[in-house]
Amino acid sequence: MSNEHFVRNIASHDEEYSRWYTDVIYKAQLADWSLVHGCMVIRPYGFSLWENIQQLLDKRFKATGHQNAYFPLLIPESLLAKEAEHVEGFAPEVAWVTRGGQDDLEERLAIRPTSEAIIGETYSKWVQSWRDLPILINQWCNVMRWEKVTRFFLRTTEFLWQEGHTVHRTHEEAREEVLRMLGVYQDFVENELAIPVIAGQKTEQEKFKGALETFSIEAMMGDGKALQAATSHDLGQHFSSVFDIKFQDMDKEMKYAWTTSWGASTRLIGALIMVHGDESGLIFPPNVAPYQVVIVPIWRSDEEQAQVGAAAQQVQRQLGDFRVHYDGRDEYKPGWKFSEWEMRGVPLRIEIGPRDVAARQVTVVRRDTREKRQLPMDGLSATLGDLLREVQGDLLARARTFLSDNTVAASSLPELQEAIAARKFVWAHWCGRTQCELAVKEKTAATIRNIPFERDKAPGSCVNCGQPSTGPVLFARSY
RNA sequence: CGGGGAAUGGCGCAGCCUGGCAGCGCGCCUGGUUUGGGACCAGGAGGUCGCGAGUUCGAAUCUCGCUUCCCCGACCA
Repeated sequence: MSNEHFVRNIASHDEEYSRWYTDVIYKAQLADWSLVHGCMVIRPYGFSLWENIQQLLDKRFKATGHQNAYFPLLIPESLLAKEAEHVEGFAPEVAWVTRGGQDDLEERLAIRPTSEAIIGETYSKWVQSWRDLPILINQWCNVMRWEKVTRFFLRTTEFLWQEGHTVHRTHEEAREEVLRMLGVYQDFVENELAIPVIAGQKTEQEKFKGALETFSIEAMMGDGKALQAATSHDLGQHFSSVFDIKFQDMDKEMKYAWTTSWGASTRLIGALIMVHGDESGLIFPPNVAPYQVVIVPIWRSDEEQAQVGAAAQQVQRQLGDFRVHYDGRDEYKPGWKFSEWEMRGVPLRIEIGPRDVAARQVTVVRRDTREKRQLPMDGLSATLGDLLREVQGDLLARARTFLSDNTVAASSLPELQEAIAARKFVWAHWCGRTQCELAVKEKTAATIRNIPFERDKAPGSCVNCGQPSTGPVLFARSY
């Protein structure tokens, strides 16, 4: 019973991870490429993941006091160019609109690569008094970055995301917001996507262009590479001074406001695929799975088909609280359907056949463990709810084990090199200088993913130069 | 942007070296038998061989140019 037999046309997860990733996305009908380079079509099954992600994240944003709004796609060049470091960071990947209808435009319009500029300019009109603060706004939208090398969900020319943009009276309040939202992301990614992350601060080299400080949560993919799952930026007063967001404070003084931004993208779908998938295809955590349960009926005669169909309908009605798909296709045998839905990552499969109907039970199979059990039809909703929660928890636990099994410490450059070559996350001391960070990158292809909040505070010596370090940081190769 | 590979029906590929009727498997359509881990029989549809030049009586095949995709590295959510 080899896996090649069941999952045709998909490269091996363990031997050809990159191809596996591309193959499984096509085969599971998550996405497709379009005629424009790097522009991805997200198919219904894939978009359903995004809708679930949106819904769960949005709930958290609202619960922390944010409102949604929408800002324009096009940004005048002069506006984008106002913040020097910011525009320099994005310049190579901005797409421009130069014509409208028959006429050349007087000023080029950038298709937003991110919205700090257009939103900052807008906020300057809204803020006069400390009483106008804070502003807590999020937008769900598309952005465009002209990428040379593209991969499904991980790096596409156009992608979907949310970007929160807030304005505060004090730096303390802004910093609280930045860390609060990083915490929101961590909670969401761990508890809904079942992906463990490491939260920390980005180095000067890796931070968002134009930010005072950038924070991230980093996840480990199935091949040991890191993926930044979300970021949160303390923009200081850079953008407020550039875009003139100022207010009269309680002490009658005019002051520049403190702004933040934070975002997560469709890249999270790439993480879902890579973290949980296995040799047989996708595995989705129940909380975001497009279908949480698929029902496969089994019959021989027309009589059995009628019986089984009626029972399946009953079961489906009972499971109204879940995302349930009934696969009544007559042109495929059950075995085909089993393999297909496993490949497409549905967490639980219910088989209903004549034997089940007779015993007033169903056969339930977990995607992650393939464990098969018979459950009574009575009270199935509650039982399945428990089982889905169990699967959700087990996926997170499994990913945590994988993360810790593939995380090591290195005390010298050769050790670091060896560990990175073995596709590990590596704790190593760093003196804090960009030149050493870049030297390590050159020698190992690894970057500092972040300086984790939770780390040894024990002093040591920099893995590159030997100078004193205040604690180890996290090195890894990354997507 | 470097280095390598590829482009032939929806998908996976053979054919190319040595120019001569465009093929195979899967999928798809029709009919029938099947259905508890990827069923089978019969019949059928579907192609500007990535694009553009050139060589030739004749090009999927040879030559030149271009484009796109995939993999591995440098830059990014």
